[in-house]
Amino acid sequence: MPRWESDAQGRLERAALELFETQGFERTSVAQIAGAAGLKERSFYRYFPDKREVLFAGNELETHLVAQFEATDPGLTPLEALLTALKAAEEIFRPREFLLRRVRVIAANPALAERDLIKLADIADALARALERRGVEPGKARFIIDVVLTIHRRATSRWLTDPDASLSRLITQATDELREVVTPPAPTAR
Amino acid sequence: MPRWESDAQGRLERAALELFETQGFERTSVAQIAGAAGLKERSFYRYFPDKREVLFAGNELETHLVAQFEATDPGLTPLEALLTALKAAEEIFRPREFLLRRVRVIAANPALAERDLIKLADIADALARALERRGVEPGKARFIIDVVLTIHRRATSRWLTDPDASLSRLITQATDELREVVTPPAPTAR
DNA sequence: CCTCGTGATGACAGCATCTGTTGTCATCGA
DNA sequence: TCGATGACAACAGATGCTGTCATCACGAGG
Repeated sequence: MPRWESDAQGRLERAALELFETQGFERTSVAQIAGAAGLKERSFYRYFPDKREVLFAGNELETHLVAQFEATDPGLTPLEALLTALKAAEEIFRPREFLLRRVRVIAANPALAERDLIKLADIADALARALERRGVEPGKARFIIDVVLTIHRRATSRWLTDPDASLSRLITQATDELREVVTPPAPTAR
Repeated sequence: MPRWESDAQGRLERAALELFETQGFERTSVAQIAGAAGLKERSFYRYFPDKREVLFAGNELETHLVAQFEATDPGLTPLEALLTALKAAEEIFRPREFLLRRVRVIAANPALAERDLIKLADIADALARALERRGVEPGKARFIIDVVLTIHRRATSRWLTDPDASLSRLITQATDELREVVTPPAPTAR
């Protein structure tokens, strides 16, 4: 019989999400989160470096994306390879219900939105480094990553409001749309 | 003779940049910044809502970009209009020397990098709203903004290392590059 | 010349975040 | 059985940020 309940980190994460939902991020103290998880404030900081990270712990998405990318055919265009990796990452998204709650809480709190942006930037950096490992020049790598993230955002934004569409299909659709936006208007067309 | 030196805000900003450069963001306290500017800690918070904002005060860039955009020919493609606005904003960049110091300090401190990202996101939101005012559907507006920011980042990144190139020229160059990246490889190739 | 409002600042008190350090007590392995 | 380790509590302290009230110069109006 263990001396302490197991999965302290998981309890902290669930308690935090719950509290942030009901009373807001700013109005819930770390001591309160810890208390709800049966721990003391000091223990919270053993699992998370700061209060926000309780919603951002884990690198699964980043490592998964990089791994998927490295597994693609090196003969592909960087853009093609990255889009393939993105499509293959659809399943990583944890229980949709949990994900939506999390997104709402983050969107409602500027401090959390800030952290969210930097996490995305970290993923972008990791992917850019992966591109460089395939011989793409650094500046260009970052550029291609930005293109991919633009496509990805367009696709997931649609996916959030229309869960039935497959992410893979939405990605190719967004790619076509990008091509269209960037193509100089044909003088005759429309 | 005024009771207080003038431009308290400017003194705080300069003192903060100086201190962040020499001893880092985390290791300089608000009281220290205020002291260096001849004020007390409490006065610092009368000018800036928090410690980071001392490097981000002011919306000139955002308002300038939106204004430039609204001034463009409504007959233009959204993308064309935005790129035009971007090119017209080159002059807004304050003394290059100051700008570079600021960029370095921000890049060296995760907390400041976070704030920087959210400021960019704010500009993106403002531009997206401006696009919507021209009748672009919200999701598409955000998409186009992302495209423009991708181009802009590619251009300014080159501009930082090669100050002599005109930003305007770099922007059209990046646009061409984007078109190239997105264009599907000719079916005959490979 | 006096008074009174206004605006900028100081002084103080207080809560919350985050960190360093030390003590306690099960559990595990030799 | 005993020492090491891991998981947590307890405590102290620096710093970020906020609310509130006092202070003092300045300028407008009487």
